[in-house]
Amino acid sequence: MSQTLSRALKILRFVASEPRRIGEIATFLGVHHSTALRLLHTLRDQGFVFELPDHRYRIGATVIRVGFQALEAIDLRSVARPFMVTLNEATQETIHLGTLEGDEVTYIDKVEAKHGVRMYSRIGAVAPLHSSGIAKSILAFLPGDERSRLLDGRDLTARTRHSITSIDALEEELAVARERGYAVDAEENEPGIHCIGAPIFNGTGHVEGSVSISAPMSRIKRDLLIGFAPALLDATTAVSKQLGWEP
Amino acid sequence: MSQTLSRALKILRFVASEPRRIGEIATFLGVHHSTALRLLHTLRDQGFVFELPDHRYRIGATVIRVGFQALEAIDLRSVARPFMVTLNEATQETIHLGTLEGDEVTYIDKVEAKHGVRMYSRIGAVAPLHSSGIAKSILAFLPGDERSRLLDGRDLTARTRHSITSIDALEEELAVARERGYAVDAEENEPGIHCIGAPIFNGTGHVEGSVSISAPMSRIKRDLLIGFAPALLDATTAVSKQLGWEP
DNA sequence: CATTTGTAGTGCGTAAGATGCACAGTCACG
DNA sequence: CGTGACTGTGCATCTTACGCACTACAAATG
Repeated sequence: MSQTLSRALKILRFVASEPRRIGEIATFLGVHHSTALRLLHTLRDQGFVFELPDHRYRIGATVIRVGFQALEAIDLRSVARPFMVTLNEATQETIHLGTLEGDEVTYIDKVEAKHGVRMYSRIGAVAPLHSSGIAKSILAFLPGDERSRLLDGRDLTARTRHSITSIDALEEELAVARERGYAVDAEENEPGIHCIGAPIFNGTGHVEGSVSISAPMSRIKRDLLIGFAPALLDATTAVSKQLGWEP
Repeated sequence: MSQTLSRALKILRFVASEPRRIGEIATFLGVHHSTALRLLHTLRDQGFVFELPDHRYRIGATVIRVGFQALEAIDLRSVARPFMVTLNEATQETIHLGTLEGDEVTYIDKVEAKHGVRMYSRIGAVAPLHSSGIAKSILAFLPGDERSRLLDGRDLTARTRHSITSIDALEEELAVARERGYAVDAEENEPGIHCIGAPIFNGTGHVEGSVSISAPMSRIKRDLLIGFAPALLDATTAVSKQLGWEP
């Protein structure tokens, strides 16, 4: 492992949320300011950070570009996009696309609701495996051994008072999801927000990602949300077929 | 400058376009494969690259997340401001920044001309969609369906005797603007005032806003105004790149 | 099946490169 | 003007990143 590189990567994450000064970054890393300065200058010279006129540093254009480039290289995203837009128009709610990357489910696309209440989500962010509809719908359809490996020893944090916090209860919930063909997040991830998610399969029948419909309970009751399930399944089935899946 | 960090950043740019193997990356960097391996493992452990099952590496979720996080924190105004100031100094004319908000283009920043004649504009004011250079340069580069939706049924008020008042004529004008890369307002919005405007794009290639140069015809003839177009395009390209856009 | 090939991964010694220090330069403020 | 805060530079030193040699593994081949 490279200590120098680790430090630089920590800088990138630190300046992502807001521009930072050299001294602040040096303190954050626990290094001398001249060390922080050299790392920042290297990052700046390759466009990974941008130095503002007041000597604060923010994320640079290269990170943004590299991130977009990588997103565009994800085939699932371009295949799913039109179906997500259709689903968004049919429901007027926020549609997410997620994919399993390593041990985490990551949001890789989103079509926003037409209404004012915004979902707490961000492209690139990790969706909690045990409490979000988008992640549960992937988890439910993974091969059993892979799912067990992911869940083994995992701490199921209670994100809300509705969250599932035991492996046994989660496995039961996932079995129900498999029967239904989609997973439900009943305020398990975020208070006042519920969600349904369904899996996308590829040509080998392996789960490749999932699409979800999220809505505030204040606007969409559970019955109405569940009423969107056929449309959701139509969309995910259509995407799956594009990926070579056969029912 | 940090050589180790430089190498790692080059890796990120190299794997952005497509997943790569360790050997390929080592060759690209001109280092031993164990050096490339160590850098990749550090990048992987912080989520900056993701190792595929076949040992190829692609960009990881952390880059995407950091990029989007930063993009949300980036204020178009603050990114564009320095370039607008430069353009104002080069032209001595009024520079505007506009952005599409809902169905209207709004002025969100301005750098005033050095001369006495002031432009009729105010930050926060709506720029007429069909007659101002700043709005037309956004309209021209919107996706076709979005532009059609905006124009559908819209009453094209004649603000001056030069104003375009039919949808067909406007669509033709916008097609020309797309060919050129910038839009022209030839006294369509205000008598005696002309203007050129060019779009700003974000990392998805979507138009995010526009910058315009406005001047009184009494001071700047049309030829001279058009002569500023390369400088305008330089400015908008620079802003676009900051937002992750790639030509 | 055994062998070969290609590649990822490991541990070591050492020298190259990263580090902190001391100082200089710049800017803003009283 | 002096002072303090901060960015930036050059140097000696020491720590860490490097390439090497080897191992382990998977896939291809005969």
